[in-house]
Amino acid sequence: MDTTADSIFRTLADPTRRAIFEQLMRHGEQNVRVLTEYSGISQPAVSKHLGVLKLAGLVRDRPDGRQTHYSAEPKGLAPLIDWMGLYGAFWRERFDRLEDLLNRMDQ
Amino acid sequence: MDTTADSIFRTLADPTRRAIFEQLMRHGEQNVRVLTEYSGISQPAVSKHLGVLKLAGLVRDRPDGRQTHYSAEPKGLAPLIDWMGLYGAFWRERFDRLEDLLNRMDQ
DNA sequence: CATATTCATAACTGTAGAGTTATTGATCTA
DNA sequence: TAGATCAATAACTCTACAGTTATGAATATG
Repeated sequence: MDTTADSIFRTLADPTRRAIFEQLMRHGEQNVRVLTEYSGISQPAVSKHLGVLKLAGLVRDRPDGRQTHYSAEPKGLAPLIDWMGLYGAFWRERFDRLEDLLNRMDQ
Repeated sequence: MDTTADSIFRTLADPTRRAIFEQLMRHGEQNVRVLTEYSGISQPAVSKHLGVLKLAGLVRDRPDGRQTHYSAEPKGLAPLIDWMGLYGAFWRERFDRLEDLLNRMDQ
């Protein structure tokens, strides 16, 4: 499973795939047939998208007889948060320095 | 300018483009020649990436004679934060901190 | 003025990947 | 058991786009 920021970005860059992820986020576990009905694309296309999402750690699957139920994995977004957090720290540091400078000038 | 979540995701999905953005984040304003030297790709390719980043609101340009200086636009990440924020309390706390920081950096 | 530098645009190529249909394996049901 | 349903895979097509080289427009420098 590839859960790097790169994988997350590439996976969520596709609007159809993002829509599937959002659907699972909002409405909980769904099987492939239901997801296909809502997506407006073919079942194999949906299955492929689900495979990519799973590889990126954004969904989990639960096989049950001839059906496969998929659900969102919110924690899968963590690498995205971390990536932004890197720059969060950077901004924080810069801001603190600027603030420090301004405080000195006030005196 | 297209600053939807879709545009941000598509723009940052490319690793070269993300590297350019990170470079600008870490080292501040840079002109095209310098960015080209570090990127390992041709100058026209870099210019094209910068055009895409600019369209997505992630960088700003400052023409100066025959040079064009580019700098990162941290606020451009806001749509990404908004998109993740849709999914509620799970990440709320971390989002709020990031968002607050972004707002402060914007002045 | 002549030459060099810097960046953007045009035109093109090659490839990744999103979609399709066809098919298979597996499981449910009448 | 026979037929129907469900999901995954294979094989294919088509398009978007990341890269290239060539060139032009603008500005700097000698």
